[in-house]
Amino acid sequence: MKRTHTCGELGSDYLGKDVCLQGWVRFSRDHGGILFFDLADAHGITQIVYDPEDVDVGSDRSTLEATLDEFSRESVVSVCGSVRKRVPGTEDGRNPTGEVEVLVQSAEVLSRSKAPPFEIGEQKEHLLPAEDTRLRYRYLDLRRAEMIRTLRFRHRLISLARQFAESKGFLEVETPLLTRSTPEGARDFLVPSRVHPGSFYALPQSPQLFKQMLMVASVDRYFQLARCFRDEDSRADRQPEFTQLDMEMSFVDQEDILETVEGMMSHIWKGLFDEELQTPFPRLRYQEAMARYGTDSPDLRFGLPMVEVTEIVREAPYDIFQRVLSKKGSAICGLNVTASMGAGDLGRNEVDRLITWVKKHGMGGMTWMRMTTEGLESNIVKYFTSEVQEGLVAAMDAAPGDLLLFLAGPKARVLEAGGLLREKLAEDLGLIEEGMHQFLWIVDCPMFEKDPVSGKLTAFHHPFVRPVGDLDDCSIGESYDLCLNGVELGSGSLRNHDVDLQRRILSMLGLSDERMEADFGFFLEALGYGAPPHGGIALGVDRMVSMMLGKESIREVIAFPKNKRMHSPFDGSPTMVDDEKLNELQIISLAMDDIDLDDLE
RNA sequence: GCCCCGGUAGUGUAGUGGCCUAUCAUGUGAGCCUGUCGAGCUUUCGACUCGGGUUCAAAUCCCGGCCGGGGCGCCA
Repeated sequence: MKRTHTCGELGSDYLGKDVCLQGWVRFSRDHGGILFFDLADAHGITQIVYDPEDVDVGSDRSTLEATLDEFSRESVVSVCGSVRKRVPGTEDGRNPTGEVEVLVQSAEVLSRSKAPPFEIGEQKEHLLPAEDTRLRYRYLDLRRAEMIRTLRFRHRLISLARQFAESKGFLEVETPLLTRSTPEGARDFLVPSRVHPGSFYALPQSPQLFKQMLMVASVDRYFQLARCFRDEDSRADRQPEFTQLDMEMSFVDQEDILETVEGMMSHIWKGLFDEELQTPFPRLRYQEAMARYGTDSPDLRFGLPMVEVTEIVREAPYDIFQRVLSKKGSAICGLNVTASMGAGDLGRNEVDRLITWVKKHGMGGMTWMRMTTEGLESNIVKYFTSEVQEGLVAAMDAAPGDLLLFLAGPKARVLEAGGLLREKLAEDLGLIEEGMHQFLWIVDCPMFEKDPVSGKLTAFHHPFVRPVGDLDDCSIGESYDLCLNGVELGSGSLRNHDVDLQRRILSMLGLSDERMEADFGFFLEALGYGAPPHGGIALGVDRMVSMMLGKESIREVIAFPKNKRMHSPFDGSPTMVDDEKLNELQIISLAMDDIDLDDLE
């Protein structure tokens, strides 16, 4: 018998119908005579009942009972019978199919299951098995409704993105996975070439150069759900292979690209949450983000910006500030925890705890004052003239009941610690509204970063970003990062379509002409054959999905992720391979036990 | 490469030097039970990550390895 319905679709409309369901035996309840089974598939759970007094199976009764006796947990079974209303008072309101049950008339075991290593019901998060157990038996873990829901959510996000791209005339183009290894960037995953012994392909860290060449090729709107590979250590939000929603457009300016991305996000939000996103998203210049929030991806679901007050307090005879300010590059920044945020709940003990906390984050301590109707109060306000106090109150917009916190030290350290303190306060005071999503563009990022030790310039984003204005006195690129709730979802930029400008940038990054030719010759050559002005962006799909679903790690939204050590508990990869395979590739592994390095000379 | 946290039946846990022949729950096998729904009841099975050390005595303390997680570095 073929199945006629899924386990999620039967309801009162189907009363009296003969149906056949197939799925997994989730739970069974044997009352001695009457038997209940929860039959589950990816669509839901339907109660199957065997009632010896009600069922009309004639002489097949003992056969049917023998079959039902084989219905062990997670076995795959087929049952046919009629849909009937449950006995009044026994309906299950939590289950969409809870009004009805299927009175079984015939049954078959399609596939037996061993006792599963963990339970597959909808347990609470803290009752889940350890993650490596879940990953080893991922096919069982994925049977859980929560995981099916996640897979479906991700699928819908991707199809909405495709739908939107299609409607805007984007062409989905696949770019190679076997590509050229280039310098800079992350460590490559290398793939040895059998035909060219000693040569290697690299798996793409992103399709950056290919999509730019598609622009040269006149494909003026490209997108791809691109698998990317980076051989760097994992984090909760980083996997060695991940998926980017990659886009590139020609004949556009920055505004066009941001608008397109905002449109796509709105389409996705509408489709998944039935929620209108407010566009355009707020924008913040990189420098301003660093100055006010101490990070390049601030969480704007709450306020609490930092205010630099260095100049206001410079002359105040407060010993701690004076000591800090005597050193060059120092700064004093304040945070105003307002009364409405709950400053009143931060008593002396809580403030002391915060001081201990900031000390762990590189600060010598923290100065604080309270604003009252009488003005500022603290055991140290006596060191500040009324003029300075007024300056602080004005700069920090302090009102009675507010608590002012000050960090002093080397500017970069103050901003970093202040940014972390800001996030800690938001969490402690519950400033983040549940379910809120706050997008933000960070624009005008620097072109270059200087290594503090070697003094060497490196590209802030990548070497293909177009500078704003003239390169020589320009430190800013025409680039943008999309942030959601304080997490970077992706970044993009306008690119250099002028080959000479591109060469100058590569050379500023320390590439000799020879090196440039060797590593990027093919790319520079392409730019020389009529490259249109173009730009684009790449968004992290795994991060987007995990943030939208409030997951702790992107592993939760990837069907078969690697663990922290880049090992796959499911298939056991990576593995050693036979010598035969290595020989064919003319590779000798130094990790092999029987290799004597001296023999290799 | 570094720092932090963890590892006890299949699964989730309790146990911080002797009361451990290791707790509880769930699961597994067996049995009972005619309206349950992560059914209930009885019963069975089943574990201290590995190697050293300290101690009269180690699941418990110390060192190292392995494994897992979080982070720093790294991730243009």
